[in-house]
Amino acid sequence: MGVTIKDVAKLANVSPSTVSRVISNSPRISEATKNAVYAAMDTLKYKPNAIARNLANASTKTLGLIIPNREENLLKNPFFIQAMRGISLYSQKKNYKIMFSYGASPADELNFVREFVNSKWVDGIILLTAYENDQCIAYLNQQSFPFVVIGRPFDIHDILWVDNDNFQATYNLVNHLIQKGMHEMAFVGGPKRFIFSKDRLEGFRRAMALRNLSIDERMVIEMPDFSEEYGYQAMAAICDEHVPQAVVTTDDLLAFGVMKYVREHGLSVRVTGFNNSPLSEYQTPPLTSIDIQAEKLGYHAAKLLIESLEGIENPMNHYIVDTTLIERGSTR
Amino acid sequence: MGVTIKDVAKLANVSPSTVSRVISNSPRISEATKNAVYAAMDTLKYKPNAIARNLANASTKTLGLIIPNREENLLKNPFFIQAMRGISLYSQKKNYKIMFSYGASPADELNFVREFVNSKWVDGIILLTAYENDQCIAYLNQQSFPFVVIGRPFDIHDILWVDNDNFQATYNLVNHLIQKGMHEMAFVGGPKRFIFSKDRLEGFRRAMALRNLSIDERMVIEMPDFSEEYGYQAMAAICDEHVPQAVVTTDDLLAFGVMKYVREHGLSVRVTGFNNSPLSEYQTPPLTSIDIQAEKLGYHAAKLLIESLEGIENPMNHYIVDTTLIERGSTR
DNA sequence: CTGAAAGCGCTTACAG
DNA sequence: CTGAAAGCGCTTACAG
Repeated sequence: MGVTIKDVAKLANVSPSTVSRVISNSPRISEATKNAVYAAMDTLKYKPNAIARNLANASTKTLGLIIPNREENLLKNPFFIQAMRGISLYSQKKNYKIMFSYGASPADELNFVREFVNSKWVDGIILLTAYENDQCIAYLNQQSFPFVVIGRPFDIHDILWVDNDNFQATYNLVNHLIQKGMHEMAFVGGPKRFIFSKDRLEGFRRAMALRNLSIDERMVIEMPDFSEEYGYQAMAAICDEHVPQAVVTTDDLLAFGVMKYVREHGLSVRVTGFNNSPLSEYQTPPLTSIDIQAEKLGYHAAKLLIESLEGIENPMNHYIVDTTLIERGSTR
Repeated sequence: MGVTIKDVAKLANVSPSTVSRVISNSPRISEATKNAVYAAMDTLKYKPNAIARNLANASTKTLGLIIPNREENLLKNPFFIQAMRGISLYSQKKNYKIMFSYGASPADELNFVREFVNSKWVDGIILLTAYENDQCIAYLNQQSFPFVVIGRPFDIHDILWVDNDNFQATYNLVNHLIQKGMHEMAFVGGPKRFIFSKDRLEGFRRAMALRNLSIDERMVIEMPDFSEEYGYQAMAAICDEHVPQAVVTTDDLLAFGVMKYVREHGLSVRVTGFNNSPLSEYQTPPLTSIDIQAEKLGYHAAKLLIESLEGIENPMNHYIVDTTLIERGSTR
């Protein structure tokens, strides 16, 4: 049905090998035959069969993407879609394709990774999250399969990753709040299984410590997931203890819950979020948040991985993307 | 490097053909040899090479997904990510993979479609949007390449599609508003290049007409894109004329702009949106919106396409997904 | 029920 | 600079 390299060869009066070389732009082909082949390809409307090339090359120029499927967060947090766009932008530029799977659970994610690797479907894999004791990372390492992680993994030995400096971002934010006169601060964090959770908490602690501000440990709360509900609960627990001047959260959804509590109880507490989700500017008052530039994270993840696949030397096995503090509604 | 069907054959003392038949679960293989082959596969940890299968089968069990890349909307409107999840859920169930490309423009989208088709990378294509005079649809039709469209296309002759009943959804909404005592209503719609824009406007017109309510044509506004800014502008134009009792919009972002105008001018106007984006419940007051169940749209799109690829007879070449009116903040 | 052989559409040492 | 041949790892009529 389709026209193949043979048809082109026949029409151009050359061998299939030559056509193949023209396609891959081999240098040692005369202009004359090149043009003859191009002409033949044109008249026959020849399109290379990617699958056959994949097999012969033992490479698919395709990356596999594992998207963790956490209901709520996926929709309200633009992180994933932004990261995907960044990944896609760089990949398309380099003529790589993207294949994705949604993992319903970490176990599921591991299965998809396995399948990607075993079936030879992809040349490399991009993980959108790094867990503590990450099974996917362990597996990929063990198989020495090329991959990159968005989010600094626990053991960074010899693996590719991109991330923000979560420690620094929180550290700077807290300093900024201190400058504004806050000194009694609470902290509402996310699940410990994410490394960025630890980093953000550490940034909070360090900034407080350096200014000699004491932290009431009962006002440092780590919730098992990112949701408004948990934010609300955390704030209730905190205020049970004492109403702080400010609450630093590690996710906008948590912040929304905290703010809800604040509004409902007519308190005056400064709240900050993380991720700068589109929702944050619609809060009352609009929420101050940290923009992590997810698209850049994705872009550089793809870049790191593809460069490594193409054998481009890279002195760095990681890339740090800047964060920006987006201040809003600071009318106090 | 990898272990192939030949290695398994040797170990199991059968021919490669037999191993292949075991893999594809051919019925005419004795239990004995089946087990021998399975055992061999186990000890060798054999995994079929998907690429080689693809070539031999002339099928990849992969679907191509074209994601229109409209900045703003992609992030604030959960439609795409929800639809993708639905598509992914069904595909994974049927062991199909998904490959995606972001199109920066309709021209770009057409290029990706072309590439998907020509390179033989995918067995079928899912389009996430239908334009008027859609180039992608025209091309796919002309190539008789299998595809499905989310959003009823202009010419539905013989093509697969899923959609909501946009006419009905708006019709019912307007009726509902009429019941609540509204009779002076304005309409703020989106770009005419989308078919659903027309359907929604038509629903509005029909409902008004059936109740014998007149429409002031100066209060029916169609904007060139979905954004708050445009919503705001539209409402300014409308109120220049006359302040209506209610404004029906065809997208939450438009509604946000309308509401902003309403708030800023201290008006009392009822506003409704479309898509039930996560943002809508955070508006002041919370926005009434129509939930289009994007995940279901995606799920059924994948279902329709895969069933057709697998030759499963389907009496319907389309599927209509219900909408739900989500009423919020109707404290008036 | 099973095997030998040809084929899917490319690529690439090897030889000239 | 170009061609003949073998190979990538499967599948599948054909024959038995």
